Amino acid sequence: MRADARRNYDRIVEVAREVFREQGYDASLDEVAKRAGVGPGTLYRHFPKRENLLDAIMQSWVDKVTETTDKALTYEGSDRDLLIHWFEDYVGLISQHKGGPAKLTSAMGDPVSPIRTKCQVLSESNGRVLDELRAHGALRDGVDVIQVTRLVGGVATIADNSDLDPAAVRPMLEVVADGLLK
Amino acid sequence: MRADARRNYDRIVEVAREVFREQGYDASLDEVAKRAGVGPGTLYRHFPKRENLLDAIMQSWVDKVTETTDKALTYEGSDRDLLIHWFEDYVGLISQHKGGPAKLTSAMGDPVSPIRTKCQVLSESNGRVLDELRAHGALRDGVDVIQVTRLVGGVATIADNSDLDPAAVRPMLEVVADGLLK
DNA sequence: TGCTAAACGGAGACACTCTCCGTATTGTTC
DNA sequence: GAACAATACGGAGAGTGTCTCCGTTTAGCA
Repeated sequence: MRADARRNYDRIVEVAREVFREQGYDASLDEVAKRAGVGPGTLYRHFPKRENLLDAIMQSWVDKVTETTDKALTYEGSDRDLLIHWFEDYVGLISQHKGGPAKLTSAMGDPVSPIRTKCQVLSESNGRVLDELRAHGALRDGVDVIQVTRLVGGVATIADNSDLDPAAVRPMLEVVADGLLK
Repeated sequence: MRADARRNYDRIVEVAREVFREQGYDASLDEVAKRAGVGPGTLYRHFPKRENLLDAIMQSWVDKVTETTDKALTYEGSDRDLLIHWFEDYVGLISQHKGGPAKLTSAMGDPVSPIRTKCQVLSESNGRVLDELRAHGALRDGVDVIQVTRLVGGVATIADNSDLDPAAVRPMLEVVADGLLK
């Protein structure tokens, strides 16, 4: 990749992160291009679909996801609290910008989605937490990672859509946790 | 309302139901107007916001909702099965067209939403089922109707987004049910 | 320094939402 | 049944966003 291309690529991602945080996932891409000081052509060459840009933006917080998971696993307390805390962290992670939870969660099963890798990181993280609980013998039989990822993603999606604050989300996560634990 | 206005109103609703079912909630309204044989001005005069049109479309299935609830309440079987069956019915009801679950569920808390009345019918129905279970002493303490409505709405939303079939949705509803029941 | 492949960026085609206002229709009154 | 408000119609067009095409510019190599 040529130096100027690299420069523009990075600049677009940087600006897009800012704009998406401000205006949500539906923000105008021409606006992003303008703020980044490039033409729309340049933006669309680098990121043919909106999701490609989203994927690039998310690259940076993948590290944060695994880090958060590590932290969650060291939690000292009941299995139930561990799970609920993790769910809260998870919801926070995928709710970085408006529309994120829906995009991320609905891409979860799609093998050709541009943000597939991100989904894998997320369900892997979920899987690690569930494995831990399974090792404790705390989990009901037949609990499946993707199912849980979707369920919690669903909670995050409606929390995002309705601008719910964490206090309103918690009871829902408790229900999910209770439904998963023995 | 003048006769010609009434005629156009009805025709628009009829066509919109068809178009929304075909193309989902995001279908072009100008397309609806064209198919209904009216100008966009006429459509927007009757339905200033997309949601007003959605609301009119839904008017017809409100009856169906209460009817389905009645049926659910006569269910002969365990409380768990009753609840799960009802959830399945509920998901079916709000998934009539693409994007419906998200719209309906996120309008749930909003007191000024044009589809508020529909949301009320839905949460009322949910409330009736929950009351029944509460009367059986089957429900955990602190279970709140709106919370449950959102939770199941979340499941419906991601099922809608990911085109999940009922078989994939069921386990999630089971988890929710188990989290709600004693 | 010159050359070529790579990249740029903006004009503009296309789609959708929504409004304004001149025109047409309804239904009421005499 | 003719005239006249009041009501409703509908399409032109402004505003906004997506995305492409292609003439121009630039990087990087020889």
